[in-house]
Amino acid sequence: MNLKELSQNLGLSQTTVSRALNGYPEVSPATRARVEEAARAFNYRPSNRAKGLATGQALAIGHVIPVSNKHEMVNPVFGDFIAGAGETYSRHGYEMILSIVADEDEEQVYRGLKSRRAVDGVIVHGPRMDDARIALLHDLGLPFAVHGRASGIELPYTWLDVNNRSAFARATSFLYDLGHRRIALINGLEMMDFAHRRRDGYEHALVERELPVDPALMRSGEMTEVFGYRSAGAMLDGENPPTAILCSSLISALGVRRAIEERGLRMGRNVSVVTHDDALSYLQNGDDVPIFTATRSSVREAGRRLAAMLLDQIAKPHKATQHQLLEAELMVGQSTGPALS
Amino acid sequence: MNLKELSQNLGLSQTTVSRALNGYPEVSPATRARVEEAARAFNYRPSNRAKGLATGQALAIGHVIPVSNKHEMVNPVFGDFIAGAGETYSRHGYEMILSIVADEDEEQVYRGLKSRRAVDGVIVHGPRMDDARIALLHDLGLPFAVHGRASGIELPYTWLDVNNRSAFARATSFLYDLGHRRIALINGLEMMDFAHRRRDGYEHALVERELPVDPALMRSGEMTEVFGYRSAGAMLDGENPPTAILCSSLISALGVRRAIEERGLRMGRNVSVVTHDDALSYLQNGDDVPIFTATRSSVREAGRRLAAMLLDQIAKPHKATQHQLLEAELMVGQSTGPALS
DNA sequence: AATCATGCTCAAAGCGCTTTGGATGGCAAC
DNA sequence: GTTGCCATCCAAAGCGCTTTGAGCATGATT
Repeated sequence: MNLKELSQNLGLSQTTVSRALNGYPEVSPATRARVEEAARAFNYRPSNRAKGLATGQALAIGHVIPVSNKHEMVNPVFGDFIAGAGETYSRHGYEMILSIVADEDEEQVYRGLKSRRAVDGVIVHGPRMDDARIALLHDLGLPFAVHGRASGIELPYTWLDVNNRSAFARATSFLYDLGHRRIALINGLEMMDFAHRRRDGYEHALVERELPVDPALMRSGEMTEVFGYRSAGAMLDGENPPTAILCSSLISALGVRRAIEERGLRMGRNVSVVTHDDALSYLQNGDDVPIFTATRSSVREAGRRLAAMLLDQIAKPHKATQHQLLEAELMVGQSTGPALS
Repeated sequence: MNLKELSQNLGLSQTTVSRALNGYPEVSPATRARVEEAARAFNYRPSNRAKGLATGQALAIGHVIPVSNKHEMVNPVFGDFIAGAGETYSRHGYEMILSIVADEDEEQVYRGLKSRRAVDGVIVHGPRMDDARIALLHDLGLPFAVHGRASGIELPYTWLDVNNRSAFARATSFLYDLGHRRIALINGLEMMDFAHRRRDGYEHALVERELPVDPALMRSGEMTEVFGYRSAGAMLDGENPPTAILCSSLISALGVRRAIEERGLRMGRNVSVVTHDDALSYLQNGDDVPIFTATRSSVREAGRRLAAMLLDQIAKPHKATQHQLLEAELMVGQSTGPALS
């Protein structure tokens, strides 16, 4: 069923039917009701494609997911973020189109999205330090919003980020206050902006308390379980091991716990652990009492909000860029305790 | 830059340019080269929308992701599956469009996808027992392929599945052969077809070895870490606890391990664990030596293949439906050992 | 020299929608 | 009885592409 058929069926012109359906005023209430009724009866829905051609809009938002080509790793955070964004899109009649792409092909994908007029805007995932994508999108004139920020970029752009710096500074201070003096950091890849900021917060808190910044207590890598396990294991086996570990992801934290317990130590007693927790739906940090003390911020909520910000920007192109900085909650769980003396 | 401008630029008609770009034979090699060169220079890409209108194709595949509305849980498997499917799509010039949808709205989403002519086909995720979606898509005449199968459905349809039944039967036998006689099953929601099949394999193996099927040793629920933890904890605390546990997901298995170790027991010694492992990129089961003995099958590879099957079916509508049954590998890790007598 | 393929190119229609710029008719006001 | 003004409705153009059905050289064949 298309517009033509529907309008013939009703004995009206396509114009009138289109207007009735799109809420234009120059249609009598009676006619509008009749049209709406018929549309429902025939299960008519305008073709997105044709509508887009006619209006110049795509009614779609692109998400370009970079896949680290080294480990083919898809950021586990991504599923929940997408779920949040999807809620916003479907409420606004937008489609979400996804491109999974190896790092090195990203630029081509953005250009393609633009020149094929496939989307009205894009969400940038996993911004890196000095991320080149921002300037690229700027130049292309493709509206975009960034999940995170990119240090070193001067251009204005719309973003939503967790206050990683303050979260990790607070976590470090929290451990300090419990008496810990050797606090390790198991971080994400430091080319990623969020990892950089977390490290920054961590170091800042150490320096503020006149603790040394010890490279032997810092690791960075892709945040898998195994990475957490290995990093923690190596540090615990080293001379002068840490009494507390700050970890950038709940998944790595599971590996950290494995390393701790494998050594006959108890997490929360011999070694304290604080982790960041993205509140992923399938990986809850315990229920009533959290397993891990954690800096917590829902990535799903982030998806909802950032999508809304992007749609808003598309609707009002001349509005200034928007920013949201979410503070993570510091939730105390069973994985931390006073430093043993 | 659009076709019209490009062809004017070249002093050719739109027809010729279009044909040159789409590889039709009736264009001289010289002209074709010239056209291709210009297209590259101007970074011209045909508008998907217009192309779709003209050809009647959408050049897009829909993925409808059901989100259990109870727990807002997004299946963690989904990210890797999508990544695999995305590889196939981008190789074939298809777009992937994603709809995140609460269970009860699913039917409307499929109908909408069809009537808006937004996609050429869809992938069905997470089939349930007697899944109504299959009949619906059949009736709608929308090509589709199922990741998994739906018991109780008679209609022919294209699917790709892991042989869950045989995998769990083998895992059960493996534990039996190690001397275990009380083997528990921590399974996914049994409305999900895969969970049903796994249970079937498990029970079948038990019966074959004349072991009782004990409901006290069987749990089913959404496969979170906490679910594994609680289920294992409850069973281990019960009278006559299991000596081995079969688990439906690596994430739940992490919870199982937590429950085991929290009780001062050692996994692989006091309690053996076998889990299914979807080979998720961010949750590798150890590296050289697997942490968990596992039935393993890459969900990313499944995504790649199923997408290819769907595209093939769209290209050849009259071909019979296709099926692929993947056998899981049984990989021995550190989590299993002989039953203590 | 007339005819016929062959190879290359083009104008125009059509895909399903929105939107512009009228047309039509009824009714109140003069 | 005009005029003017709403309130409704419509025909047709246009969005950017593909594709049908022809047209025009060119060189080969009779």
